[in-house]
Amino acid sequence: MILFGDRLSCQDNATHADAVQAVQAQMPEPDVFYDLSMLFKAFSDKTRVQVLWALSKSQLCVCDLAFLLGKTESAISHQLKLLRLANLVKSERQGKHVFYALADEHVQAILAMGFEHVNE
Amino acid sequence: MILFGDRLSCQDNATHADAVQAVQAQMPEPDVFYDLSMLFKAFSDKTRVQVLWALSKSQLCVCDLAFLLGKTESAISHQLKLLRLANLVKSERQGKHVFYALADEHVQAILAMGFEHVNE
DNA sequence: TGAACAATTGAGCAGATATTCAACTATAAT
DNA sequence: ATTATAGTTGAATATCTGCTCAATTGTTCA
Repeated sequence: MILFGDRLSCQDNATHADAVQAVQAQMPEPDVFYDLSMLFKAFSDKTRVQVLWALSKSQLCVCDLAFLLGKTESAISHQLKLLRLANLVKSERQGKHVFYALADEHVQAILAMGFEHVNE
Repeated sequence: MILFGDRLSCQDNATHADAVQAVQAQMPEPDVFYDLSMLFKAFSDKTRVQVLWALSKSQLCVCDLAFLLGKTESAISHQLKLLRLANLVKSERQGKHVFYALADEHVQAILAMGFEHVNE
């Protein structure tokens, strides 16, 4: 398997070519990285991460979230749609209200990991 | 402490008002959520998450990363600057090359958590 | 049925963002 | 010094994104 045959740069890096080759050999499919970036993108907006945090404490309806975060219901609803499409939250209607909850425990784990990093 | 005095919506939700109040009582400062969203934003681009993954396997120079990911050195350098400003990677010049490495072990932990979720 | 509340949706807009391109700095080698 | 390689930077651009606003749907209650 030719790895560096058509390489256009780093032409004198024989010293660390092994490292590059080792990394390349382990590299997952590009789709995996796309999915991964899409997952983290769901956490990359202040409003969405607040929503996810709030739902990690209790299931809540749209107007509860709008009140808690000081946003319009429309804005929250748009973000919840993204989070639903990303399979991070699930919803259930109870009368006039639609209650949202985290889809699984991974979401909380990712949040916790982030908090740990932010708090130095 | 008046919580619902100036509430504009959810006017008949006395049943779950307790939940809302409990969540509000635990809510961190808005700055914390901003920092958290900025952290995850660094992981929210396919190129950046590939860079971080590659650096979790080995420290690499800019042209190595450009080769591995099929991008220009300029594009990689721009993204590395963002990752440096986010304190997720550190750099060190060795002759003509500038080697990059992950700043700390939290980065790898967050990546691993993400992979776990993506792989169902 | 009609009124009120809760939630969703689509269009549109202002701001953010990833990449390209060209110019530039830094180091090494001849 | 000159040349070549490695890396950075700023401007420009095309795309994306988060919110607002208005209209609409779904549910409850009178």
